[in-house]
Amino acid sequence: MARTGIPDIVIGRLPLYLRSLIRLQQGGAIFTSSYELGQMLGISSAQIRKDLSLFGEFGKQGTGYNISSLTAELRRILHTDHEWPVALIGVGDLGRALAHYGGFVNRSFRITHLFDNDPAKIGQHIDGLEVLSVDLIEKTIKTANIKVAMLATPIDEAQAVADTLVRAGVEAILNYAPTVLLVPENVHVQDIDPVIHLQRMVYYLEPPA
Amino acid sequence: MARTGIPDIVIGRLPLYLRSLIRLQQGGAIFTSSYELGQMLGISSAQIRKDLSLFGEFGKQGTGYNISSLTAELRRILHTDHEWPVALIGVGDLGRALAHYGGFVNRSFRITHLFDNDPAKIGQHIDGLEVLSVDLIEKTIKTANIKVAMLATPIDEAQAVADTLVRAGVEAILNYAPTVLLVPENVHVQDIDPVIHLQRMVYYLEPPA
DNA sequence: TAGATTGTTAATCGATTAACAATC
DNA sequence: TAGATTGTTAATCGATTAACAATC
Repeated sequence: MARTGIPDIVIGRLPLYLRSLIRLQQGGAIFTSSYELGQMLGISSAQIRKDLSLFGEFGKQGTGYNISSLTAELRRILHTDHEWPVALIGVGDLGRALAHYGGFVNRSFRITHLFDNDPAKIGQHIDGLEVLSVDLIEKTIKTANIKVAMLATPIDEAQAVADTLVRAGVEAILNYAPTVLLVPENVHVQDIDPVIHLQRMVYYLEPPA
Repeated sequence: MARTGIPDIVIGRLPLYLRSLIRLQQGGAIFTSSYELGQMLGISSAQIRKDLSLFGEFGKQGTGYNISSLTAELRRILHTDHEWPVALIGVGDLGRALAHYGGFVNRSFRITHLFDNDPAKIGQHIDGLEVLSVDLIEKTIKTANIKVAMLATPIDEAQAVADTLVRAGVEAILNYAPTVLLVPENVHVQDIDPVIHLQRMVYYLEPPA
């Protein structure tokens, strides 16, 4: 099973490897090397080889890695070798942008359910999906056996929605609210807060006059 | 100056400390401790004290940290003690959502310029800002002395836009295109790709039937 | 005062890199 | 074959934690 024992920091790099491999494949390449991947990503070739070696021996000396088979291996490892249905909670501007975003489908995710608490939005259709009341989250997500959710509500509602998602059986939450969610330890959370990234960068900049 | 010598991983935590401090302040607290901050963020108290100690002595034994003065110190350290103007390139769904997002202003950033390459969008107004042609990026950004940009174009245009931004003097790019941008080493890039985060989480999930 | 909490040191832990035999 | 590149080991490097004297 090997869901354990692999450092999380390594898991965090695998999707980047996958993204680069797909890019190389689109360029028509058949083989690549740890050196080439490293150049693309700004990572040392040794690290890439070491990361991959935790899962198996996927390369050939002298030749490198067959792109399509390494792609398949990484998809299998990451559990992205099939499509995950995703619930999106909050269809404000950001939620709508996510609902319209075409980049999920060919990368193993598909938004299948939309929820909001605004009566003016409930019942609307966005790209063919009806916006459902947040009151239906628990029942709907349980029935559909959804494990992955994106949370794009205002900050004040985020924790309560997260609690509901957890009760519904969701185990992975992509959190766009700029707050720390408290969840049981079997539930995974990743945060996306653009301001955090901006603040981190301007540390290195000269403050303007 | 101390722009160097501090590990980047520490810099990455400072915005989180800042966000938690502001939350505590909104709750009416005056003092906090490394223990309390750590509990909020899932970080050890020792790490927080160590991180802060790289910049000075901000606490008092027995009492902890004065929230408003530590907030001020962190803002000063991060260069978020004034507002940074930000250029946004690409006003598709995501770009529009970012333009409408109210969370930048009270956190030291303000979108001041919008650019797109679609003639149908150029000249439109979004929240009072006119969408300008990408042809004007270099001149406009130089004149306005903008150092921070958010890149929300399609993937195929991202590198060319990044090159233009760099020529215009931009030194920090928040990149929403799912690709690695090649930039000079004085230019900082942070990537936001929701799929990367999702893929990283589902590794830990049981693949559904 | 007694209790609480800092800032800092030293120890521990974990991640990255360099190097190279194996081999395609 | 000769050249290239893997997988892996050991060394290095860096980050985290535990512990505690200092002191508010």
